[in-house]
Amino acid sequence: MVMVQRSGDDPPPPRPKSGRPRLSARDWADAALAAMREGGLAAVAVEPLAARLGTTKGSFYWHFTGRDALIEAALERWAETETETPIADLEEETGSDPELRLRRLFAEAVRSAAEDPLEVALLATADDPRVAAVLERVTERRIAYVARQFELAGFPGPEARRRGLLAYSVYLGHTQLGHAVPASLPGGAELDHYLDRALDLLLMR
Amino acid sequence: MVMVQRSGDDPPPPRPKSGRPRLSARDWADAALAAMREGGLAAVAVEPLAARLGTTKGSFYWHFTGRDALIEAALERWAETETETPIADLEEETGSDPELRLRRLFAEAVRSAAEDPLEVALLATADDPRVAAVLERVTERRIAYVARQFELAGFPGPEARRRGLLAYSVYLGHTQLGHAVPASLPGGAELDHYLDRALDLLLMR
DNA sequence: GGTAAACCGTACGGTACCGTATGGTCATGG
DNA sequence: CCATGACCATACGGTACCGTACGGTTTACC
Repeated sequence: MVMVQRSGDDPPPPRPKSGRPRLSARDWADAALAAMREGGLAAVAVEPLAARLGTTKGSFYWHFTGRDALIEAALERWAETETETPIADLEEETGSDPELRLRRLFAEAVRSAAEDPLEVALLATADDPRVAAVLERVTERRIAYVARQFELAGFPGPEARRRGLLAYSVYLGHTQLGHAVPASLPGGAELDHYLDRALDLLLMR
Repeated sequence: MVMVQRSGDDPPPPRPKSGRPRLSARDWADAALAAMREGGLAAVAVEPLAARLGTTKGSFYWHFTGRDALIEAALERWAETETETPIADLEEETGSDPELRLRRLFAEAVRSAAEDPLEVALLATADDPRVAAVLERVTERRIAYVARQFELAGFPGPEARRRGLLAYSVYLGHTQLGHAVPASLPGGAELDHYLDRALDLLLMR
Protein backbone atom coordinates (compact mmCIF):
# COMPACT_ATOMS: atom_id res chain seq x y z
CA MET A 1 0.00 0.00 0.00
CA VAL A 2 1.68 3.15 -1.17
CA MET A 3 -0.94 5.86 -0.62
CA VAL A 4 0.33 8.53 -2.96
CA GLN A 5 -2.24 11.02 -1.60
CA ARG A 6 -3.34 13.07 -4.58
CA SER A 7 -2.14 16.64 -4.32
CA GLY A 8 -5.32 18.25 -5.54
CA ASP A 9 -4.30 20.05 -8.70
CA ASP A 10 -3.08 17.35 -11.01
CA PRO A 11 -4.90 16.35 -14.21
CA PRO A 12 -8.58 15.64 -13.71
CA PRO A 13 -9.19 12.11 -12.53
CA PRO A 14 -11.20 10.07 -14.99
CA ARG A 15 -14.78 9.63 -14.01
CA PRO A 16 -15.84 6.02 -13.86
CA LYS A 17 -17.80 4.96 -16.88
CA SER A 18 -20.49 3.24 -14.91
CA GLY A 19 -21.53 2.30 -11.39
CA ARG A 20 -21.48 4.62 -8.39
CA PRO A 21 -19.44 7.76 -8.96
CA ARG A 22 -16.06 8.04 -7.28
CA LEU A 23 -15.28 11.29 -5.56
CA SER A 24 -12.47 13.74 -6.10
CA ALA A 25 -10.84 16.08 -3.63
CA ARG A 26 -12.74 18.88 -5.33
CA ASP A 27 -16.06 17.22 -4.58
CA TRP A 28 -15.16 17.17 -0.93
CA ALA A 29 -14.06 20.81 -1.00
CA ASP A 30 -17.33 21.84 -2.62
CA ALA A 31 -19.28 19.88 -0.08
CA ALA A 32 -17.30 21.64 2.63
CA LEU A 33 -18.26 25.04 1.19
CA ALA A 34 -21.88 23.97 1.01
CA ALA A 35 -21.75 22.95 4.65
CA MET A 36 -20.19 26.29 5.58
CA ARG A 37 -23.00 28.11 3.83
CA GLU A 38 -25.48 26.39 6.06
CA GLY A 39 -23.74 25.99 9.37
CA GLY A 40 -20.48 27.87 9.30
CA LEU A 41 -17.06 26.40 9.74
CA ALA A 42 -18.21 24.18 12.57
CA ALA A 43 -20.48 22.35 10.16
CA VAL A 44 -17.51 21.20 8.17
CA ALA A 45 -17.37 17.83 9.88
CA VAL A 46 -16.08 14.77 8.13
CA GLU A 47 -18.69 12.28 9.13
CA PRO A 48 -21.76 14.35 8.29
CA LEU A 49 -20.16 15.36 5.01
CA ALA A 50 -19.53 11.76 4.15
CA ALA A 51 -23.14 10.94 4.89
CA ARG A 52 -24.31 13.75 2.67
CA LEU A 53 -22.05 12.62 -0.14
CA GLY A 54 -23.32 9.10 0.26
CA THR A 55 -19.92 7.75 1.14
CA THR A 56 -17.78 7.19 4.21
CA LYS A 57 -14.72 8.53 5.96
CA GLY A 58 -12.64 6.00 4.15
CA SER A 59 -13.00 8.10 1.03
CA PHE A 60 -12.26 11.33 2.79
CA TYR A 61 -9.03 10.24 4.40
CA TRP A 62 -7.85 9.03 1.07
CA HIS A 63 -8.09 12.50 -0.47
CA PHE A 64 -7.09 14.59 2.53
CA THR A 65 -4.76 14.25 5.45
CA GLY A 66 -7.43 15.52 7.82
CA ARG A 67 -10.08 18.10 8.49
CA ASP A 68 -7.63 20.98 8.39
CA ALA A 69 -6.50 20.16 4.90
CA LEU A 70 -10.10 20.10 3.75
CA ILE A 71 -10.79 23.48 5.23
CA GLU A 72 -7.79 25.01 3.57
CA ALA A 73 -8.68 23.54 0.23
CA ALA A 74 -12.22 24.87 0.51
CA LEU A 75 -11.07 28.34 1.48
CA GLU A 76 -8.60 28.42 -1.35
CA ARG A 77 -11.31 27.50 -3.75
CA TRP A 78 -13.54 30.23 -2.42
CA ALA A 79 -10.95 32.96 -2.64
CA GLU A 80 -10.28 32.09 -6.23
CA THR A 81 -13.84 32.19 -7.47
CA GLU A 82 -15.12 35.08 -5.41
CA THR A 83 -12.75 37.94 -6.14
CA GLU A 84 -10.88 37.85 -9.40
CA THR A 85 -13.70 36.44 -11.45
CA PRO A 86 -16.29 39.10 -10.56
CA ILE A 87 -13.76 41.87 -11.03
CA ALA A 88 -12.78 40.55 -14.44
CA ASP A 89 -16.43 40.27 -15.44
CA LEU A 90 -17.03 43.82 -14.36
CA GLU A 91 -14.09 45.22 -16.28
CA GLU A 92 -15.42 43.56 -19.36
CA GLU A 93 -18.96 44.85 -19.27
CA THR A 94 -18.40 48.46 -18.23
CA GLY A 95 -16.30 50.45 -20.62
CA SER A 96 -14.12 53.03 -18.93
CA ASP A 97 -16.58 54.89 -16.72
CA PRO A 98 -15.41 54.47 -13.12
CA GLU A 99 -18.57 55.87 -11.58
CA LEU A 100 -20.69 53.45 -13.54
CA ARG A 101 -18.38 50.64 -12.47
CA LEU A 102 -18.77 51.62 -8.83
CA ARG A 103 -22.53 51.63 -9.05
CA ARG A 104 -22.66 48.33 -10.86
CA LEU A 105 -20.16 46.78 -8.50
CA PHE A 106 -22.01 47.91 -5.44
CA ALA A 107 -25.37 46.71 -6.69
CA GLU A 108 -23.96 43.39 -7.75
CA ALA A 109 -22.06 42.85 -4.51
CA VAL A 110 -25.06 43.63 -2.35
CA ARG A 111 -27.27 41.39 -4.40
CA SER A 112 -24.93 38.43 -4.46
CA ALA A 113 -24.14 38.71 -0.76
CA ALA A 114 -27.84 38.70 0.01
CA GLU A 115 -28.44 35.43 -1.73
CA ASP A 116 -25.27 33.60 -0.77
CA PRO A 117 -24.58 33.41 2.96
CA LEU A 118 -21.11 31.99 2.44
CA GLU A 119 -19.33 35.28 2.81
CA VAL A 120 -21.19 36.07 6.00
CA ALA A 121 -20.35 32.63 7.31
CA LEU A 122 -16.67 33.27 6.69
CA LEU A 123 -16.78 36.68 8.33
CA ALA A 124 -18.34 34.97 11.30
CA THR A 125 -15.31 32.73 11.66
CA ALA A 126 -12.63 35.34 11.26
CA ASP A 127 -11.03 34.17 14.51
CA ASP A 128 -9.79 31.08 12.82
CA PRO A 129 -6.32 31.91 11.49
CA ARG A 130 -6.86 30.12 8.19
CA VAL A 131 -10.06 32.02 7.55
CA ALA A 132 -8.43 35.24 8.66
CA ALA A 133 -5.63 34.78 6.16
CA VAL A 134 -7.83 34.27 3.15
CA LEU A 135 -10.20 37.00 4.28
CA GLU A 136 -7.34 39.39 4.56
CA ARG A 137 -6.17 38.70 1.03
CA VAL A 138 -9.62 39.01 -0.48
CA THR A 139 -10.59 42.10 1.47
CA GLU A 140 -7.37 43.94 0.74
CA ARG A 141 -7.76 43.20 -2.92
CA ARG A 142 -11.34 44.37 -3.03
CA ILE A 143 -10.78 47.57 -1.12
CA ALA A 144 -7.82 48.41 -3.31
CA TYR A 145 -9.92 47.87 -6.38
CA VAL A 146 -12.74 50.06 -5.12
CA ALA A 147 -10.33 52.77 -4.04
CA ARG A 148 -8.79 52.69 -7.50
CA GLN A 149 -12.17 53.36 -9.04
CA PHE A 150 -12.62 56.41 -6.84
CA GLU A 151 -9.24 57.59 -7.97
CA LEU A 152 -10.18 57.13 -11.59
CA ALA A 153 -13.33 59.07 -10.85
CA GLY A 154 -11.21 62.04 -9.94
CA PHE A 155 -10.57 61.81 -6.21
CA PRO A 156 -6.97 62.30 -5.06
CA GLY A 157 -5.21 59.22 -3.71
CA PRO A 158 -5.76 59.46 0.05
CA GLU A 159 -9.34 60.61 -0.32
CA ALA A 160 -9.97 57.79 -2.76
CA ARG A 161 -8.67 55.28 -0.26
CA ARG A 162 -10.94 56.70 2.41
CA ARG A 163 -13.96 56.54 0.14
CA GLY A 164 -13.10 53.02 -0.91
CA LEU A 165 -12.82 51.96 2.68
CA LEU A 166 -16.06 53.67 3.54
CA ALA A 167 -17.85 52.09 0.61
CA TYR A 168 -16.57 48.68 1.57
CA SER A 169 -17.68 49.20 5.16
CA VAL A 170 -21.14 50.10 3.94
CA TYR A 171 -21.20 46.95 1.87
CA LEU A 172 -20.10 44.78 4.78
CA GLY A 173 -22.45 46.38 7.26
CA HIS A 174 -25.35 46.19 4.87
CA THR A 175 -24.70 42.54 4.24
CA GLN A 176 -24.47 41.87 7.93
CA LEU A 177 -27.76 43.64 8.53
CA GLY A 178 -29.43 41.73 5.76
CA HIS A 179 -28.38 38.53 7.38
CA ALA A 180 -28.93 39.26 11.06
CA VAL A 181 -31.84 41.73 11.02
CA PRO A 182 -33.42 41.62 7.59
CA ALA A 183 -36.46 43.49 8.84
CA SER A 184 -34.36 46.61 9.29
CA LEU A 185 -33.69 46.92 5.56
CA PRO A 186 -36.19 48.35 3.12
CA GLY A 187 -37.47 46.11 0.35
CA GLY A 188 -38.25 46.39 -3.34
CA ALA A 189 -38.07 49.79 -4.98
CA GLU A 190 -37.26 51.58 -1.75
CA LEU A 191 -34.17 49.42 -1.39
CA ASP A 192 -32.97 50.45 -4.81
CA HIS A 193 -33.60 54.05 -3.99
CA TYR A 194 -31.74 53.67 -0.73
CA LEU A 195 -28.71 52.15 -2.40
CA ASP A 196 -28.72 54.86 -5.06
CA ARG A 197 -28.71 57.55 -2.41
CA ALA A 198 -25.91 55.79 -0.62
CA LEU A 199 -23.80 55.87 -3.75
CA ASP A 200 -24.69 59.52 -4.29
CA LEU A 201 -23.29 60.32 -0.88
CA LEU A 202 -20.19 58.22 -1.36
CA LEU A 203 -19.48 60.01 -4.65
CA MET A 204 -20.24 63.50 -3.38
CA ARG A 205 -17.55 66.15 -3.75
CA MET B 1 -35.16 17.30 48.04
CA VAL B 2 -37.24 20.15 46.77
CA MET B 3 -34.97 21.97 44.31
CA VAL B 4 -36.63 25.35 44.23
CA GLN B 5 -34.40 26.38 41.29
CA ARG B 6 -33.74 30.05 41.90
CA SER B 7 -35.37 32.16 39.21
CA GLY B 8 -32.52 34.58 38.76
CA ASP B 9 -33.95 37.91 39.83
CA ASP B 10 -34.92 37.45 43.41
CA PRO B 11 -33.21 39.21 46.35
CA PRO B 12 -29.46 38.85 46.37
CA PRO B 13 -28.39 35.60 47.99
CA PRO B 14 -26.30 36.04 51.12
CA ARG B 15 -22.59 35.61 50.51
CA PRO B 16 -21.01 33.16 52.89
CA LYS B 17 -19.08 34.86 55.59
CA SER B 18 -16.06 32.64 55.22
CA GLY B 19 -14.75 29.74 53.21
CA ARG B 20 -14.89 29.35 49.43
CA PRO B 21 -17.34 31.70 47.74
CA ARG B 22 -20.63 30.27 46.55
CA LEU B 23 -21.78 31.19 43.08
CA SER B 24 -24.92 32.89 41.86
CA ALA B 25 -26.73 32.52 38.56
CA ARG B 26 -25.36 35.92 37.63
CA ASP B 27 -21.80 34.71 38.07
CA TRP B 28 -22.49 31.96 35.58
CA ALA B 29 -24.10 34.36 33.13
CA ASP B 30 -21.12 36.70 33.32
CA ALA B 31 -18.76 33.82 32.79
CA ALA B 32 -20.81 32.83 29.77
CA LEU B 33 -20.45 36.31 28.30
CA ALA B 34 -16.71 36.21 28.94
CA ALA B 35 -16.49 32.91 27.13
CA MET B 36 -18.45 34.32 24.20
CA ARG B 37 -16.05 37.20 23.95
CA GLU B 38 -13.22 34.78 23.46
CA GLY B 39 -14.69 31.90 21.54
CA GLY B 40 -18.18 32.78 20.45
CA LEU B 41 -21.34 30.98 21.39
CA ALA B 42 -19.72 27.60 20.91
CA ALA B 43 -17.35 28.38 23.76
CA VAL B 44 -20.25 28.59 26.17
CA ALA B 45 -19.81 25.04 27.40
CA VAL B 46 -20.71 23.99 30.87
CA GLU B 47 -17.70 21.95 31.79
CA PRO B 48 -15.02 24.42 30.70
CA LEU B 49 -16.94 27.20 32.39
CA ALA B 50 -17.08 25.24 35.58
CA ALA B 51 -13.35 24.67 35.40
CA ARG B 52 -12.75 28.37 34.90
CA LEU B 53 -14.97 29.24 37.82
CA GLY B 54 -13.17 26.72 39.95
CA THR B 55 -16.28 24.65 40.51
CA THR B 56 -18.12 21.77 38.89
CA LYS B 57 -21.23 21.04 36.90
CA GLY B 58 -23.05 20.29 40.09
CA SER B 59 -23.18 24.00 40.80
CA PHE B 60 -24.30 24.86 37.30
CA TYR B 61 -27.22 22.51 37.17
CA TRP B 62 -28.39 23.87 40.46
CA HIS B 63 -28.76 27.39 39.07
CA PHE B 64 -29.88 26.56 35.53
CA THR B 65 -31.98 23.91 33.88
CA GLY B 66 -29.39 23.49 31.13
CA ARG B 67 -27.10 25.15 28.65
CA ASP B 68 -29.94 26.87 26.81
CA ALA B 69 -31.14 28.63 29.92
CA LEU B 70 -27.65 29.92 30.55
CA ILE B 71 -27.37 31.30 27.04
CA GLU B 72 -30.66 33.09 27.31
CA ALA B 73 -29.74 34.60 30.63
CA ALA B 74 -26.42 35.81 29.27
CA LEU B 75 -28.00 37.35 26.18
CA GLU B 76 -30.62 39.08 28.25
CA ARG B 77 -27.94 40.53 30.42
CA TRP B 78 -26.05 41.79 27.38
CA ALA B 79 -29.03 43.44 25.74
CA GLU B 80 -29.77 45.32 28.91
CA THR B 81 -26.34 46.79 29.48
CA GLU B 82 -25.37 47.46 25.90
CA THR B 83 -28.16 49.60 24.52
CA GLU B 84 -30.17 51.61 26.95
CA THR B 85 -27.28 52.49 29.21
CA PRO B 86 -25.06 54.06 26.53
CA ILE B 87 -27.98 55.95 25.04
CA ALA B 88 -28.94 57.34 28.41
CA ASP B 89 -25.35 58.37 29.09
CA LEU B 90 -25.20 60.12 25.78
CA GLU B 91 -28.41 62.04 26.29
CA GLU B 92 -27.06 63.28 29.55
CA GLU B 93 -23.72 64.59 28.38
CA THR B 94 -24.70 66.25 25.10
CA GLY B 95 -27.18 69.04 25.42
CA SER B 96 -29.57 69.29 22.53
CA ASP B 97 -27.28 69.35 19.51
CA PRO B 98 -28.17 66.34 17.37
CA GLU B 99 -25.15 66.62 15.09
CA LEU B 100 -22.83 66.64 18.06
CA ARG B 101 -24.66 63.65 19.47
CA LEU B 102 -24.21 61.80 16.21
CA ARG B 103 -20.50 62.47 16.11
CA ARG B 104 -20.02 61.51 19.74
CA LEU B 105 -22.15 58.42 19.36
CA PHE B 106 -20.30 57.27 16.30
CA ALA B 107 -16.89 57.81 17.84
CA GLU B 108 -17.89 56.09 21.05
CA ALA B 109 -19.52 53.16 19.27
CA VAL B 110 -16.53 52.56 17.03
CA ARG B 111 -14.15 52.77 19.93
CA SER B 112 -16.07 50.46 22.22
CA ALA B 113 -16.68 47.91 19.50
CA ALA B 114 -12.97 47.86 18.76
CA GLU B 115 -12.05 46.92 22.29
CA ASP B 116 -14.87 44.56 23.10
CA PRO B 117 -15.30 41.69 20.69
CA LEU B 118 -18.56 40.59 22.26
CA GLU B 119 -20.75 42.35 19.75
CA VAL B 120 -18.83 40.85 16.86
CA ALA B 121 -19.12 37.45 18.45
CA LEU B 122 -22.88 37.81 18.64
CA LEU B 123 -23.15 39.00 15.05
CA ALA B 124 -21.20 35.92 14.11
CA THR B 125 -23.86 33.71 15.65
CA ALA B 126 -26.90 35.41 14.23
CA ASP B 127 -28.12 32.07 12.87
CA ASP B 128 -29.02 30.98 16.36
CA PRO B 129 -32.63 32.00 16.91
CA ARG B 130 -32.03 33.21 20.45
CA VAL B 131 -29.18 35.42 19.34
CA ALA B 132 -31.17 36.61 16.35
CA ALA B 133 -34.02 37.68 18.58
CA VAL B 134 -31.96 39.80 20.94
CA LEU B 135 -29.92 41.19 18.04
CA GLU B 136 -33.08 42.24 16.31
CA ARG B 137 -34.33 44.12 19.33
CA VAL B 138 -31.06 45.88 19.96
CA THR B 139 -30.42 46.76 16.34
CA GLU B 140 -33.89 48.12 15.72
CA ARG B 141 -33.61 50.26 18.78
CA ARG B 142 -30.24 51.64 17.79
CA ILE B 143 -31.13 52.39 14.20
CA ALA B 144 -34.29 54.12 15.31
CA TYR B 145 -32.30 56.24 17.72
CA VAL B 146 -29.74 57.23 15.10
CA ALA B 147 -32.44 57.99 12.56
CA ARG B 148 -34.15 60.18 15.10
CA GLN B 149 -30.99 62.22 15.51
CA PHE B 150 -30.83 62.79 11.77
CA GLU B 151 -34.41 63.94 11.89
CA LEU B 152 -33.62 66.34 14.70
CA ALA B 153 -30.70 67.55 12.61
CA GLY B 154 -33.17 68.66 9.97
CA PHE B 155 -33.56 65.76 7.58
CA PRO B 156 -37.11 64.81 6.64
CA GLY B 157 -38.37 61.49 7.99
CA PRO B 158 -37.65 59.06 5.15
CA GLU B 159 -34.28 60.59 4.37
CA ALA B 160 -33.40 60.49 8.07
CA ARG B 161 -34.20 56.80 8.19
CA ARG B 162 -31.99 56.17 5.18
CA ARG B 163 -29.11 58.09 6.71
CA GLY B 164 -29.54 56.32 9.99
CA LEU B 165 -29.48 52.98 8.29
CA LEU B 166 -26.45 53.98 6.28
CA ALA B 167 -24.63 55.23 9.34
CA TYR B 168 -25.38 52.04 11.19
CA SER B 169 -24.17 49.99 8.24
CA VAL B 170 -20.93 51.95 8.25
CA TYR B 171 -20.56 51.27 11.95
CA LEU B 172 -21.19 47.56 11.53
CA GLY B 173 -18.93 47.21 8.52
CA HIS B 174 -16.18 49.19 10.15
CA THR B 175 -16.37 47.05 13.25
CA GLN B 176 -16.28 43.92 11.16
CA LEU B 177 -13.24 45.15 9.28
CA GLY B 178 -11.48 46.07 12.49
CA HIS B 179 -11.99 42.56 13.71
CA ALA B 180 -11.33 40.53 10.59
CA VAL B 181 -8.80 42.63 8.68
CA PRO B 182 -7.41 45.23 11.05
CA ALA B 183 -4.58 46.03 8.66
CA SER B 184 -7.07 47.55 6.24
CA LEU B 185 -7.98 50.34 8.65
CA PRO B 186 -5.84 53.41 9.20
CA GLY B 187 -4.44 54.01 12.64
CA GLY B 188 -3.94 56.94 14.98
CA ALA B 189 -4.66 60.41 13.69
CA GLU B 190 -5.51 59.23 10.21
CA LEU B 191 -8.25 57.05 11.69
CA ASP B 192 -9.79 60.06 13.40
CA HIS B 193 -9.59 62.02 10.22
CA TYR B 194 -11.19 59.17 8.33
CA LEU B 195 -14.09 58.91 10.76
CA ASP B 196 -14.60 62.67 10.68
CA ARG B 197 -14.80 62.62 6.91
CA ALA B 198 -17.23 59.72 7.09
CA LEU B 199 -19.52 61.74 9.32
CA ASP B 200 -19.16 64.74 7.03
CA LEU B 201 -20.45 62.68 4.17
CA LEU B 202 -23.26 61.17 6.17
CA LEU B 203 -24.40 64.64 7.22
CA MET B 204 -24.02 66.23 3.81
CA ARG B 205 -27.07 67.96 2.36
C1' DG C 1 -7.45 -11.58 -17.25
C1' DG C 2 -4.11 -10.48 -13.73
C1' DT C 3 -1.59 -7.09 -11.07
C1' DA C 4 -0.88 -2.69 -8.88
C1' DA C 5 -2.65 1.46 -7.66
C1' DA C 6 -6.56 4.06 -6.54
C1' DC C 7 -10.37 4.25 -4.00
C1' DC C 8 -13.95 2.95 -0.43
C1' DG C 9 -16.19 0.44 3.84
C1' DT C 10 -16.07 -0.80 8.62
C1' DA C 11 -14.50 -1.19 13.04
C1' DC C 12 -12.11 0.67 16.59
C1' DG C 13 -10.26 3.83 20.33
C1' DG C 14 -10.01 8.58 21.86
C1' DT C 15 -11.91 13.31 23.23
C1' DA C 16 -15.01 16.77 24.57
C1' DC C 17 -18.99 17.74 25.75
C1' DC C 18 -24.22 17.18 27.64
C1' DG C 19 -27.36 15.94 31.17
C1' DT C 20 -28.81 12.86 35.32
C1' DA C 21 -28.32 10.79 39.74
C1' DT C 22 -27.06 10.78 44.11
C1' DG C 23 -24.65 11.67 48.04
C1' DG C 24 -21.85 15.07 50.41
C1' DT C 25 -21.15 19.88 53.09
C1' DC C 26 -22.37 23.91 55.26
C1' DA C 27 -24.95 27.91 57.03
C1' DT C 28 -28.94 29.22 59.21
C1' DG C 29 -33.06 28.99 62.58
C1' DG C 30 -35.92 26.54 65.55
C1' DC D 1 -27.33 21.27 68.47
C1' DC D 2 -29.32 19.14 64.93
C1' DA D 3 -32.58 19.36 61.04
C1' DT D 4 -33.48 21.45 56.75
C1' DG D 5 -32.81 23.29 52.53
C1' DA D 6 -29.31 25.49 49.60
C1' DC D 7 -25.49 24.46 47.28
C1' DC D 8 -21.55 21.62 45.38
C1' DA D 9 -18.69 17.17 44.03
C1' DT D 10 -18.43 12.89 41.72
C1' DA D 11 -19.62 9.26 38.94
C1' DC D 12 -22.06 7.68 35.28
C1' DG D 13 -24.18 6.92 30.58
C1' DG D 14 -25.02 9.08 26.14
C1' DT D 15 -23.76 11.60 21.68
C1' DA D 16 -21.09 13.50 18.05
C1' DC D 17 -17.22 13.85 16.24
C1' DC D 18 -11.86 12.92 15.05
C1' DG D 19 -8.34 10.04 13.26
C1' DT D 20 -6.20 5.22 12.42
C1' DA D 21 -6.04 0.47 10.82
C1' DC D 22 -6.88 -2.52 7.65
C1' DG D 23 -9.39 -5.33 4.61
C1' DG D 24 -12.30 -5.11 0.40
C1' DT D 25 -13.42 -3.42 -4.27
C1' DT D 26 -12.86 -1.17 -8.57
C1' DT D 27 -10.11 0.66 -12.48
C1' DA D 28 -6.16 1.31 -15.65
C1' DC D 29 -3.05 -0.93 -18.23
C1' DC D 30 -0.18 -4.33 -19.88
